[in-house]
Amino acid sequence: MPITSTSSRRIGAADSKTRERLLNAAEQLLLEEGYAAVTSRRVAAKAGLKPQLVHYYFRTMDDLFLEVYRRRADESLARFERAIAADCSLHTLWRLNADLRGASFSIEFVALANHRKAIRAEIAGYAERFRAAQLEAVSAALTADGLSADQIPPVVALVLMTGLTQVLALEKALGMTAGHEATIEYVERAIAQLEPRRATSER
Amino acid sequence: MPITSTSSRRIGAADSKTRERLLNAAEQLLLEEGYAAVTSRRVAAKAGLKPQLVHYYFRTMDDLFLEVYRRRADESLARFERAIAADCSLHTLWRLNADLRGASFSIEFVALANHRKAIRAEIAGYAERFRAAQLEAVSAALTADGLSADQIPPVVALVLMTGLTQVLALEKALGMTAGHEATIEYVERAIAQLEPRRATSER
DNA sequence: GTCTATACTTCGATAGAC
DNA sequence: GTCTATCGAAGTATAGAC
Repeated sequence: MPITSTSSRRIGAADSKTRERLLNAAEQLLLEEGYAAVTSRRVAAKAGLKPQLVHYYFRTMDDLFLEVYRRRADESLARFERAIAADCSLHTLWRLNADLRGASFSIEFVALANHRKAIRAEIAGYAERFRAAQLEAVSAALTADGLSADQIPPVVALVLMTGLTQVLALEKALGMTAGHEATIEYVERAIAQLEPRRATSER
Repeated sequence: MPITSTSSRRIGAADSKTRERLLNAAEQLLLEEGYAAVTSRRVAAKAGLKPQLVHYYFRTMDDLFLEVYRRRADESLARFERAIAADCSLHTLWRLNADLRGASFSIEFVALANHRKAIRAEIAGYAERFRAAQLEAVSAALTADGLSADQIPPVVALVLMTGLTQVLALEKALGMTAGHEATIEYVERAIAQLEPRRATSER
């Protein structure tokens, strides 16, 4: 369902192997060099294909960006649901959030979203679904840990945790790590105190 | 002091009025449309000047970006020092951090820094100076409020606050505000409890 | 269904004119 | 000291050949 079908140009099949190669190349380029480096020519070069193929499989560059984003978002949402279904605890939530993979991915997309309407809508939509799913998990975990919502509202705990993991990722990308160790230890100790049933060893 | 002076091309005076117009246009463009929109041609058009003037006053586009960044960073560092000198408290720190002006500015520059070495170094440098200055202020404020560093280490409080204000700004830029009100109220209430000497009314 | 030839726009940067 | 004429490279996108 194309939003604007002003043109009747033909588009390649969604299950094409070539298309997937282009998506992979675009994602890699995005992570390595930022969204400004994701151009039709460079994506094609990375995939070992001709530049025009990008526009055969994706009507516009924004379409390409959206597909790259959706793949990752769907996957990480699924991973979250799986992990929480297996063990709904603050510890699991923290572990999932503190995972820095995909942090620079987010940075790039938020920056992109800042000035491309179609992309902003897509990201905001996913972010809201993600927040809702996480809020449910935090609420359940806090209740299980014997904390009433009066002491710390679940949504507050969630926003704080989200902010923390975000700033850690962002600063690490900049090469800044002052205070990170201390903060991570502090949070993990706090969680371990609330949930003594498991050690917080991995990171 | 040019880092690479491979060329002997002449550069315009630093106090030129034209140069300032270009800087203003670049900053405006950056905020409105993101760093990818900051091209020599568009900057010049916004300033009502010829595109070549950008390269007369700035050797490369990165030089232009750096100047735009420095102006803002210097100003906000100075504003911080002034405010803290007048009143060194958690309340003042929170008020300064929660100010969302300049949030999208930061987003763009972090994204830029993610893949331009010269810019990353500059931003990381400022960020570290800023963190050091803030850490000093948090330590002093916590001590004044009668909190020992064992209860919550100043650096932990600082990183948490930085993360929180960052996520609030980022999500607001995306048009997402779920949980923001509740979290802001929670933090302001906590600070007011620690520092009853003043109300936390403004935002 | 898959890919290529090609149009046309915009980019950063420099050498040289005033 | 200030600005302009101009270059070569890179950008998105489309129409049409296989």
